[in-house]
Amino acid sequence: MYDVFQQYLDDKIVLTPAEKEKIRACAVVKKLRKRQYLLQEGDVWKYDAFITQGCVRTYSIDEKGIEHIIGFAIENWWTGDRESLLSGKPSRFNIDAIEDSELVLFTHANFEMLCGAIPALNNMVNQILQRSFIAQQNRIQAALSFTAEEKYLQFIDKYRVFANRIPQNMIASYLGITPETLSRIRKQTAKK
Amino acid sequence: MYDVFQQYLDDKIVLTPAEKEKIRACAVVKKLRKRQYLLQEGDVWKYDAFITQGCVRTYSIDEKGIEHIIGFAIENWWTGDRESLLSGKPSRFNIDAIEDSELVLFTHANFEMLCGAIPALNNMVNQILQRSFIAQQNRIQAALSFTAEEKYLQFIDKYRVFANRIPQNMIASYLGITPETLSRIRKQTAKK
DNA sequence: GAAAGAACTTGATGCAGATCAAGTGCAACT
DNA sequence: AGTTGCACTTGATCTGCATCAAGTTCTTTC
Repeated sequence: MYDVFQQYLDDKIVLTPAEKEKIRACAVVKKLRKRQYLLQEGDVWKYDAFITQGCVRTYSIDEKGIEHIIGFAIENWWTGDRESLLSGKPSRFNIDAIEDSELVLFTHANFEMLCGAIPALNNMVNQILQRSFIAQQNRIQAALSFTAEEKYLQFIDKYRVFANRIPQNMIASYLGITPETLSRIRKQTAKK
Repeated sequence: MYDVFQQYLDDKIVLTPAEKEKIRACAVVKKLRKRQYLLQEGDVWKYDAFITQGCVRTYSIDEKGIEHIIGFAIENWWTGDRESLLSGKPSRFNIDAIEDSELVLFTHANFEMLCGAIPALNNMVNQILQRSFIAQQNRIQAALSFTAEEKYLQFIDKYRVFANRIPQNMIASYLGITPETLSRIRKQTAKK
């Protein structure tokens, strides 16, 4: 399903046929079964990964063995661990598939090369980073200011696309609350 | 104190005298008194701002009138509201000085122009953004996984430079706890 | 299609941290 | 030097959410 990625690029930037071909030549398509790892804690992450189909989550596991979900990504989003990528250190995170999924992978070295050669691509990547930064800032603000219920309602509102595909216990983890609390919140809010 | 900014640039990238001059020509030095606003909620932020001296905070105010501190910045850091900058919408944040401070301001249009003309500068900016992204991700993880005490200890450890300059009530707000709780945590941990 | 295992719900109980309240100490302004 | 106001502390009480426990239902697997 490289087409999905090609379509994504076409929506964002204009490329010459030669540039398209150059990018395609670096891409590797990868399939993931539900629950399969894309990245395991301790491994070094060296890619740029675009999801063409499906849904993945990034999470850490604390000393008590509890999973904390840092983020979700679905088709037309990027995923990976920037910290490990930049530092070259083993990742503190896991990434695995919530559904059977398909991705397009670039080794980071290749991707850097492509960005160097194709300014439009480089700009696109920077824009994405800017937006991710803003999204994270908003999440921090929500975590500081909101109650469990407010955080859930904001999540549903903002990420309607996710809400039906992702199990509630994972949404709870993402919001920093327990599955029990989320269940009760849903019961409450359904009444209204 | 433009020198501080020049020094910062020299530490990070190599520039020709002509480039240095070009950058300098766009810079505006601005002083802020303690408690003075750099940005007020509702205004549109249009700058890139580098702190040469002092300390500022970025915060929002909720419906109950409670301040939630999103971030701090001291000399040799950048500050501003990327969301307002990119979207052109009024800012939801305030930025004000914790100490008397001095900054170097660029209008974003000028700064973009400089980045377009000077690839090394553009790269530097991207690197900074990458690092901020990673720092935010870690903060989200901490907020999800840690108790109040753990968050405080991690903060002290990670931002020792800040810890002595920033009032405790602001640190508490940054960590998402009350000043009373922070006071008690400090009492506890001092014993050990 | 039976069995095992996730995902979700519901109830009872506990506790970390919030809230409310009443100070003390200290720096800034007149 | 006195006053105002902010930063910080300490104690008493309250509460939102976690934890523990025991089900029910839905999904995967062989």
